[in-house]
Amino acid sequence: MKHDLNPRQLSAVKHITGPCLILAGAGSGKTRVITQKIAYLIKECGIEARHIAAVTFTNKAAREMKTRVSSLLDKQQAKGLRVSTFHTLGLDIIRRELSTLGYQPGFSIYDSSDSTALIRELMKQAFADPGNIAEQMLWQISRWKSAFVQPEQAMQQANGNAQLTAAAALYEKYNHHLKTYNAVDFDDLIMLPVLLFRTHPDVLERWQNRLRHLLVDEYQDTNATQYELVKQIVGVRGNLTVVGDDDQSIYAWRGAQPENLFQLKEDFPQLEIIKLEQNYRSTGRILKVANTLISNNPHEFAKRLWSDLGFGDPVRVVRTRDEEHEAEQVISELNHHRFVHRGPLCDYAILYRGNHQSRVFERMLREHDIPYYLSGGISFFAYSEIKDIMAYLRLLSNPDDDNAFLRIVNTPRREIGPGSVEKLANYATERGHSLFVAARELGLASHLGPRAYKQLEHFTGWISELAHQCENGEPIEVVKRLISDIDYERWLTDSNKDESQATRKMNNVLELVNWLQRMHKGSPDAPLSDLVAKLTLIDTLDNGEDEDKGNRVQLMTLHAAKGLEFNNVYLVGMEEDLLPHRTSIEEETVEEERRLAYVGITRAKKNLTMSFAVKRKRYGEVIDCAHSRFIDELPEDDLHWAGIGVQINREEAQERGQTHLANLKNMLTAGNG
DNA sequence: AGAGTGAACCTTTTT
DNA sequence: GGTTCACTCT
Repeated sequence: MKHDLNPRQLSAVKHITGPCLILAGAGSGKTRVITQKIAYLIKECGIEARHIAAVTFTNKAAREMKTRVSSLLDKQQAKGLRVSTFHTLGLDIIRRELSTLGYQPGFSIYDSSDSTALIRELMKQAFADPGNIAEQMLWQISRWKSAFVQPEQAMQQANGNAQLTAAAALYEKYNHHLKTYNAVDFDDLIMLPVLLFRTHPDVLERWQNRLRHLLVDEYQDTNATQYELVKQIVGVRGNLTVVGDDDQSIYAWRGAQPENLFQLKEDFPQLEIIKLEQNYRSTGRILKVANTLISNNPHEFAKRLWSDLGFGDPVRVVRTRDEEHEAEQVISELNHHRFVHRGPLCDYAILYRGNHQSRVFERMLREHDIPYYLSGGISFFAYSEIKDIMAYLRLLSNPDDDNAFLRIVNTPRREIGPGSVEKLANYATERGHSLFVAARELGLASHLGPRAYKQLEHFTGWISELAHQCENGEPIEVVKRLISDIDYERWLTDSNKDESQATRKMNNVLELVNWLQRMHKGSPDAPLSDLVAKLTLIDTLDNGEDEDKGNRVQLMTLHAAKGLEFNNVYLVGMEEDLLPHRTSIEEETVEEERRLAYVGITRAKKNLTMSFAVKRKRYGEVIDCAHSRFIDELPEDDLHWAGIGVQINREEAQERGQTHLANLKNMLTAGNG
């Protein structure tokens, strides 16, 4: 078998029975190991592809892995192979075991904005003003779900704490409502299968038999519930391959437990541990800088990355006046570099901590006519026009989805105002029916004005008709008819002042239809609800085939950059309160921020530039900034300072910031007294 | 019912 | 600085 594997990688590939932990440093070829191992299992060990599952965290990673595996196998061999995200795996389990779980076909998946809307609704009933607490509540519930804590346990754990008790009560209520809406949220996609497997050993056995070899990528990102699912599926057979790097754990904030890496030792005593320490990506200098930084964090296993790609150039550190100047410097540096080296634009990446930081760079790039590609930011599915259409599609396959109903019952306007909707809701709760079902009942007529009743009747009749049409095939035709029936294009032009805005929105809608069409071609027998469910799990609609995507500067957050590599990396906004983010400093989770910086540094193959600003606008006010403590942790000899002024140390700048703060405080106390 | 105006909040990172 | 939410006026 043809391979370009070093001895350690090879032993990881050939370890096929029993549990195996691969500690893979940045750039050590972990994806290569996983893909080669899948190919090895199929080609050399004669294991059927349908018994193998590889699980990743992002769609992007899954996509990438799929293409790389399929280049190693022919179509027949790869048939039935599962490469998916955790959430898609969970979705498939739920879909196959629907009746055991007590859900109806066509169930809805709620994304976080749907869930927030539901929470807000539920809180309105109990409290007066939900404000922005709804999101915090949802966050807490999500933490519980990812720690596999059920509502009753949450209530116990709250132990009288008012805030937590309220959240736990809400958790219970929220779950209950999701169930009656025939809906699940993101966390349920993992949690429900675990619950199911606990209570139904026969079902679990079926799945264990189906998924005999499990490979998990980015294992340090798993939460407790996901680990539970892994353990259940692997069972006594124990054919588990796990790849991870504790230094790249950057998702603890949403419940990931990097300890899961070390927990494996306890849970699987026969665990084979293989370390991959040769880096095939970066220059020696970049690795040295990265290693030095991360050595400030405590480590369970010592790991030393090395590379034989030459020592390379120093890391540049650029000091700038403000965020505007920073963008200017970075772009002109980039331009200059490109002029000298003549590389493609996609070799350049600008990485930052928070999405909002992209703004200045976007503007500057546009001014210089440099094409860029922004990944992340607002998801396609957050657009109101997409949410509208998705709500229609959800209601079409799941009449119990009250949230979808509420969103679109009067969008576009049907003269069914809040008053009528509230009366309908009261009636529905009384009868224990969903809004849609209640709206179809004759008894409702006496509770509502004749006009509103007639409109509702018309609306539900029309939806039912479309749903019926959907069942006898051609879901795409139904979607198209739906959009033209509601004359959505007209609604967009009426409700948007700006003509171009309206056409842009309509184009988004058409894009959505295109996607549905493509998915429908891929699996012609899947009902519309399946297509909608899959769509909900996709973050963005940009397909890999975008024409000039290959030649644009890449802009993304550090989180989004994980797993990628670029010849030239600009790590911008290297400032206290920004790269160790302020809340992380307050919550004493700076170690995770350090790993974030580490991830950023190790994305670079040849060239790394860090930049920071001395002043920066925040909430419209200019504030002093100190450069990141992480810069001080780097080996001085490998840094090349540039930019304005002489080099000043961090303490000095910080002192300035503190006197500023003290002045403010004085002003406040003076004002009070 | 819907549009238009102010106030308050905010910015971590995502399936 | 920008967005979202609630209130008020037409």
